[in-house]
Amino acid sequence: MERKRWECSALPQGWKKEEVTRRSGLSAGKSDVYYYSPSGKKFRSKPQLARYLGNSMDLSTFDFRTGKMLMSKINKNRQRMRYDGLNQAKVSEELVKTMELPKGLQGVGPGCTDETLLSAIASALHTSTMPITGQLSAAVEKNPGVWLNTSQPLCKAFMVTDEDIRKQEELVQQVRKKLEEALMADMFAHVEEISKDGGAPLDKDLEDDEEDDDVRGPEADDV
DNA sequence: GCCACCGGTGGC
DNA sequence: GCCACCGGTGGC
Repeated sequence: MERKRWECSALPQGWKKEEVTRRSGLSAGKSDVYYYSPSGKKFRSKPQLARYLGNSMDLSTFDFRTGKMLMSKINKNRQRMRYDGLNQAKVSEELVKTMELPKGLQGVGPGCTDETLLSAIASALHTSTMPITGQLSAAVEKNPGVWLNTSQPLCKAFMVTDEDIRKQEELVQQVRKKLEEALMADMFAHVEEISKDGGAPLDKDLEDDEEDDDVRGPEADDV
């Protein structure tokens, strides 16, 4: 029990964890944990690791000492989750707002709004690998209890037109842009966090890092 | 000059 | 009181 180094499964391929037991002094018997990047750079704390990995990996549940993702840490993430939740809510809210359902898509049954129709279809997409065709029987309108096809959402049978497809492509472009904006906002929030709890922005670890300072997000023409 | 190693302490 | 994090330095 002195100096062990092995692959760390919680980190990307090639990352190694090392545990070194102190042999002398007041802290003899205690151990230090280090990580080595695939390129061999040594890391001795979680903040240092997080700075290096940036947004490429979520370390919020990562336990530096054990080298594992801890389930118990998930709740500690409320601040971060709430923030992400805000952005997600913002994006999906806008998505629903601009979500104009194709004319050919109509609900079945009483009190069927666009919103319930949308969630019925979304649900069907997630619970079945079958194509979504809607309720093929016209009789379902008259007597839903008898003629309902339970594997299909509560909407009339429909066709997808070229126009529908074109509109959908356009929508995807728009939503991608919204998502990009949300991710950028998140990134800036992170940069702020780092400069807040990291003290002086130019501390030793930053100087040591040989990374280039490319912190640009996705390019405009990537989206 | 580097870095392995232990000390010191702030935050919990 | 513990321990994660990082400072500092002795040995090379």
